[in-house]
Amino acid sequence: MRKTKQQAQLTKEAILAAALQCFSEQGFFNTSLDDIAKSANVTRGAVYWHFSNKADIFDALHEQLHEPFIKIILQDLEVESQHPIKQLKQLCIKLLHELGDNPSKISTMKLFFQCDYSGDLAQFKQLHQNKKLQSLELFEQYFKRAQNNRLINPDTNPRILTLTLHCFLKGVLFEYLNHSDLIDLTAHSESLIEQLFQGLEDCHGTKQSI
Amino acid sequence: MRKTKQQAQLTKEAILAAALQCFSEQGFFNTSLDDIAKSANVTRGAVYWHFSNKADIFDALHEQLHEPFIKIILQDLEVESQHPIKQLKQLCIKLLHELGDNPSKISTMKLFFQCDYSGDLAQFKQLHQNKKLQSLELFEQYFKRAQNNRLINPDTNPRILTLTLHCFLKGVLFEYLNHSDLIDLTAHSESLIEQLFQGLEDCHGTKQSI
DNA sequence: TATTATACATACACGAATGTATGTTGTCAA
DNA sequence: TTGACAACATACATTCGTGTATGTATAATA
Repeated sequence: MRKTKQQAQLTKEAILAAALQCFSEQGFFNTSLDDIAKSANVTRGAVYWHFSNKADIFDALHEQLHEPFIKIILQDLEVESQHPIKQLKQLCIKLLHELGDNPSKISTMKLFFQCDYSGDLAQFKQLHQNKKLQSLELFEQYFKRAQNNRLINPDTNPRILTLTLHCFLKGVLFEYLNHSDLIDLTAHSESLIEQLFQGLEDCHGTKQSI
Repeated sequence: MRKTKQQAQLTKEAILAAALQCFSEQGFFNTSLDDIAKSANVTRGAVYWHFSNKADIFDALHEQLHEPFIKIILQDLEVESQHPIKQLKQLCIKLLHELGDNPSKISTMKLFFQCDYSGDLAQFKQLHQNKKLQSLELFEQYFKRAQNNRLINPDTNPRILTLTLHCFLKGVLFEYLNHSDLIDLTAHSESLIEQLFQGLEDCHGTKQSI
């Protein structure tokens, strides 16, 4: 019955995968730990060994989605391109492509897009929001570098540019996640990003938001 | 103990109001019928007298939000303006204003915007979607009338115009509901609608969506 | 005015889910 | 090779919410 360390890691991952599937199909609050356990071919004992409760699994799924994103961005930021905006554009395309090629990541995103952080999940609302802000700050680095290189108007607030990019990506993903017939990420992500960056690169801080 | 008919109607409305508040604060799946009952200063007995279960209350809230909207549109459609597009514009402004002035309707919309129709709510996913489509068809009437009056390009698909309007309104409401600091419905709804209809009225079917 | 059905409050039975306590077996380290 | 502990499975207690059954006072009705 006792498994080796690698086997134990596999069951942990199996539990996470099963939880993701259950949450996606039945929603977080309508899946019991027994549902997850059975779906992973283990018992609740295994689940409680690897996680402290259902909310903990939820948080682990969020970390599993967020961590590689941060890693990719941090790694990309290590090289200082002469054209940070173009570098960022390429990064966005890369990220969207990776999403399109990864159905489980799609499911995870959908889960966090629509979930209502209440009850057991309330404790993670601020934490996950902070993680989002953390990644936004990383994106902002590109615009700051661009401003240092005199590539964009010095009066433009880098944070506004970052928010623009973020809202756009959110809108694209929202449409994609809810009406996947409308948008094909692998096919359209490049043109969508190109279209947006067209505006960002031309930005001279003249446009007013409401 | 026995109440008059009007009093009974009042308690029913009190239960609905209490349910809305509970759902908004704790989420649908994290509020018990006892929560609702206590919040309405009644017992679960009263709740079960007026509604068959929690999901039924949820559906009643949806109907309570949807029905007056439909009524307003149907009533507006009774007069056949010479300029159906302008008529529609005025209607949209009116609807947005009414939303902005009605906090409980705002809460209800937020509830249905973010909810994840799983578990007990799965039965209403299609029904509520159908209700939405029903209102879309009413909106479409305006564009059809405009086309009959040769006010817009005959090649333009009225349904596309309707979808454009719908997506725009959805986007505005989504931003408003989630970041009410960004948009003030009573202050901005007119200019927002004006801006959109600028494009719709000029529409000659030349613009291509992705 | 007597009766009946209404509009609830109260009480009860039941299942489902959770968390924990304990049992079991195999692995690894010494 | 042999304890000791890791990686679970099993069993148990407890809570919570639901649905329903029953009680009850009073408004409507005849």
